[in-house]
Amino acid sequence: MDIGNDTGRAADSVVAMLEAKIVSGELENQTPLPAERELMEQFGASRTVIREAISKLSSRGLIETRPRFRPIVRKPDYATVLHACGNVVQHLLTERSGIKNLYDSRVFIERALVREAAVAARKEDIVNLKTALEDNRQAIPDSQEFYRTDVAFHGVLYRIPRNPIFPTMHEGYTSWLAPQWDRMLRSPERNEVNYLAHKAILDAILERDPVAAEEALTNHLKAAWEFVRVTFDWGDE
Amino acid sequence: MDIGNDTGRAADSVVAMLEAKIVSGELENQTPLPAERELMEQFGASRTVIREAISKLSSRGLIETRPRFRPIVRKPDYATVLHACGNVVQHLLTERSGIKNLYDSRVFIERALVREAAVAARKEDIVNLKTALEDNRQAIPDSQEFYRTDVAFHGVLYRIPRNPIFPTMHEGYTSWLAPQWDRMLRSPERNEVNYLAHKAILDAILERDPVAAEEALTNHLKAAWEFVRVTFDWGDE
DNA sequence: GTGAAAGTTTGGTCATACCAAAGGTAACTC
DNA sequence: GAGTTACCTTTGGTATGACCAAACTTTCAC
Repeated sequence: MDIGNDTGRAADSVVAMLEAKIVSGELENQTPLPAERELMEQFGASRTVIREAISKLSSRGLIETRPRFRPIVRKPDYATVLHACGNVVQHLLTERSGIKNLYDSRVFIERALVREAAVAARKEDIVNLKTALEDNRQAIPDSQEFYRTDVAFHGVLYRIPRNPIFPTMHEGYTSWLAPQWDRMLRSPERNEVNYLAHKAILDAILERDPVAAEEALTNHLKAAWEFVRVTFDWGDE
Repeated sequence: MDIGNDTGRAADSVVAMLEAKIVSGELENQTPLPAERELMEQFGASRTVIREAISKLSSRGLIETRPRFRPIVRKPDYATVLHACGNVVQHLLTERSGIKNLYDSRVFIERALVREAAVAARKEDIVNLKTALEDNRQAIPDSQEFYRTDVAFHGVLYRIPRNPIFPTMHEGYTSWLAPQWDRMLRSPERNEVNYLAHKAILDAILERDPVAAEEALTNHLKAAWEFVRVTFDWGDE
């Protein structure tokens, strides 16, 4: 098991081999990687190379590293993609335009989602939506809890297409789009407003009216953006 | 300029500092990074640490590294996010379900895009679509060229919302969803079919008929998928 | 001025060493 | 004997210093 070509990056070979062992399951998921000194023997490479490989795997989300602990193998999944993006996305969000773009894309996606829901939601989806809405209603007095149920309600919409990519996107939106807004700018009054918005969306879905659903969703998210914008005294959009 | 805390990762401090210098522009975009031995002096760290930092920055897409050359500074943009995702996404595409999910999400997005186009396309968008379609028509005999114009036509749709996130997604779809399918499975006959599908989409947009546009787009992409599926003799979807 | 040759810089890799924290073990307390 | 504590070993984080080959510069010949 030696390292074939040498175009100036032995670490990449190690990365590739470890990558293969991870996806193949030879290195079991959630299991700590062998010690560095053992890997260097295994691959016939210096510790320098091994460490670089580990660093790269970490950046790619294939292993989880804590400061002084053994890296933990993590088989790549959709959340891994999110994790990999996160590092970079944060830079784009330092400018207002970046936040706006991300938020707009969310509105765009969710508009399509509620439209989809209105025409294609199954019985179970409807049940989930109703449950989520009820949880939402009951949480109105508790802003902390309301935030959670708010996210959960939208989350149901993302699960309707039964494509794991959408819940992943949802997770991205909620984790990147300044959760601090939502958590901090809440009050029972605003919670009530948002609950009613959710109810309007669900009502339109129950009516199987995609146009109304999309409109209700759009109003909901636009209003939320407007509230944030005004509160933080940002200029025009 | 020493390294403050020490929770077991001096490299991260260096990463953070370099990161700051990159986003602030102190390290100009498209400019080579200082030599490693210079950086170690600048940050008072060993070469080990400097190299690890460079590796991390590379993984995050903030610098571009070629085997034996100085890393080139690259201010993070939307393409950088794509780049960061790409490494991981590829793992999800080894399974058929991953490909299917990605393709379905593309269909979902484009459905929403053509709908948007039908109701909100501006004059310039229409012009761009017409031009792209005409290019597409003229390229029918040349499959290589047809592929290019095909991608370009869809690309116009992604630019209509004027949100850079969408063109980025488009780039992701075209680069991840097996370009080899599109490039290899083409023939003037199929090109003709696809051209007509594009024309149907544009016609619906010109009619300002979102329902018809969405339907035309859906048929187009579903047919393309079906063709690939049958050609590669995959089982049911 | 142009291209080749010689010299210098610099990235990639290795070997070695040290430290401090994590992990494990044996002794020790109650 | 369960729970501590003291101690020893392993192992990740970092620093040095060295060497090579490829990239970069300068020199020099024509």
